[in-house]
Amino acid sequence: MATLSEVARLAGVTTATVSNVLRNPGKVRPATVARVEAAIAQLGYRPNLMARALARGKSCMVALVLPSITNPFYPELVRVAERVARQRKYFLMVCNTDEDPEIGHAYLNQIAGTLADGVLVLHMGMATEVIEELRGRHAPIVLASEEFEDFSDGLPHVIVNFRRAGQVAAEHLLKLGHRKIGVIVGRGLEGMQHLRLEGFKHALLDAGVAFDESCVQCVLDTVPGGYQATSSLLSTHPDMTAIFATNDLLAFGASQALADRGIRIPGDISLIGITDIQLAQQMRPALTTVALHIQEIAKISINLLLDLIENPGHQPILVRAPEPELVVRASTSSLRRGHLHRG
Amino acid sequence: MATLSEVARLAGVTTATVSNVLRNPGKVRPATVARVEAAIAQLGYRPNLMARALARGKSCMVALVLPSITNPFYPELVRVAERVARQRKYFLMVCNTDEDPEIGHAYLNQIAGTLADGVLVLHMGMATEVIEELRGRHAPIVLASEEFEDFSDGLPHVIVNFRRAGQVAAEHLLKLGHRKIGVIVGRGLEGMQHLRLEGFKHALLDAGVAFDESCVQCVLDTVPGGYQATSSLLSTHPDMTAIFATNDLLAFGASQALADRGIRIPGDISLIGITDIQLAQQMRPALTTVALHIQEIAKISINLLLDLIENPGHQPILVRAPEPELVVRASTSSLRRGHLHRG
DNA sequence: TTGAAAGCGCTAACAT
DNA sequence: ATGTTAGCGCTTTCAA
Repeated sequence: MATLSEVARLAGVTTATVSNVLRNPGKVRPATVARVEAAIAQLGYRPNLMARALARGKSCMVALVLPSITNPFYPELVRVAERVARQRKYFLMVCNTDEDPEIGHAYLNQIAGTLADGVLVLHMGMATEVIEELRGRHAPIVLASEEFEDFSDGLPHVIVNFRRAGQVAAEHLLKLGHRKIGVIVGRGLEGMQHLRLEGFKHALLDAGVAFDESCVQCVLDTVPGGYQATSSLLSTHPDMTAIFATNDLLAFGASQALADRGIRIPGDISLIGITDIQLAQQMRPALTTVALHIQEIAKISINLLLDLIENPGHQPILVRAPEPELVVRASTSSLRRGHLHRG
Repeated sequence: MATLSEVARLAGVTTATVSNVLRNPGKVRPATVARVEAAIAQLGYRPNLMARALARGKSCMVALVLPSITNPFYPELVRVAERVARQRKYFLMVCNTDEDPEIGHAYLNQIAGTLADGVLVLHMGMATEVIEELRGRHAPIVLASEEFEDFSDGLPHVIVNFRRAGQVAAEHLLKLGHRKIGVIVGRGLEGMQHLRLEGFKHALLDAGVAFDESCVQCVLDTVPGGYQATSSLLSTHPDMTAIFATNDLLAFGASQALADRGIRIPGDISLIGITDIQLAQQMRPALTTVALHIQEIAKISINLLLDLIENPGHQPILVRAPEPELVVRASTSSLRRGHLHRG
């Protein structure tokens, strides 16, 4: 692998000139530029990004730490974040923790400030001790999509109004006349999606509808999780007329469980999720859900991080993602009088 | 951010000793180790991975370049590859090209050998000129899951027998009695999945069944692609009794198109895919498919790459992934005499 | 067992 | 417009 000085020697100039040709071509005489470029081409030279990063004190690399790469929410977000990063001349390094706090911690510890200029942490349900440790680090860290609301003196943060999302879902079902609603709440290893549940409960209370805790199933935030939760709900609450899942992935699992029992959606049971991943519109029946606007979250988060990297000193900052929005599709319908239930 | 020399100063030793404490603690007197470790803790020192990489000529980072992060095949593969990489003390940097050859080329050019110790390139349908350019690079590059069979003097390569996968799918449908089969072939911007199609054709010819080119729809390798292709096939070939999709994602789209028209699977039309992504078993009816063994491909590919990095000089190497395997689920059934077709 | 010193490949003043 | 020089933070012989 050719180096800068080899190029310089071949072109009969010094490394400084070659470096200038690479980044400030205007400052170099055209004839010299040509000679240097010829040498670069001849040697197949490409700058060593490690050396450049060391010298400049900037790697132009940002890390994106997320809990589960196979949960489609994250790839959809990664795609947008990477595009924005690329446009702003940064590499995006995706770090999957597989829901393991140890791994997440290790990534943060090893990478932040030493390999990456900044880190975007998604939905990790970080423990407060970790937050404490992260503060005062040199490298900017942005948290996004966390399932809590206590932002006191924390890190820069992109806030998603999960509580509101749960509320919107509940209001939709209530409006359709549903009262007996099964609830499936997702959780990772670092905690459950309780804000969405609280928003849901809140809307019920507001409407004067009693909330039955026994209607809540808390399961891993996966398709099989949704499937199992639905099976349980069907046996314990055969009279429910709707299911609220805190995540589209769970709702997808629920729809399979219902399909396997010949229960029709929404004829027998209405189904609503949260997030609006691509799968939601691809399911049949297409899923009514509360959109979190994944692309917007991605753009806002990565831009905040890059802004902080390029213009430090303003931390911490809170930014709000767009409000969750109801997307009505085919999986919910109004509870008709005489709603017939399968035995 | 504390540096090595600050730690050394605080501990009253030189940087060499601190470095030794970090990587060869056996070579340092316990009392010194303790002093150094105290200094490290006190300063919150963490090694700068950029500097280390420069000094050692090794970044312990590998890049994984893939065409479409939102295609679930890749996240499933990434997850395993990252786990293996982590166990072998490497960071995995995921680079999504969004099917853009330019972006893929840029990644390879910028990263291989300058940031990453090696690159694993998935399914990019690389043009031969790119391959040529890549050969003779210092950094190892492994190609996996490419949709071609011409491996003459190329790069290290993990071979997936796509041709065989197509053949297995065809044999299954033929055995069930199907003769009029619609075919949906996926493509990215860099080419179509023609090996799978050829394997399929081959099996038909072997069985003495004529192959009708007009039954082939070539579309983007996405859920909507499968949906559209199916709609077309239904209008041009209303008498088909089965659909073969070269990818589970397309099959999923097909199943939605059929569902929207009230066409039952497999009662009216049987459906088979290739890959066996998680979605295949989660669909209803669950999808009969030809498993490519994603996890195995991931393990083999990343291990080959890391082996090459740690033990260079053996390139090129060809490794075969496990043979594709039929997974029978609920989306295919035998063509009964008097198979009734919707009008 | 520890220290001294050179160097990884590049950048960025500063000097010419 | 180009050259000189001093690092960036770490590793690694080689000496002591």
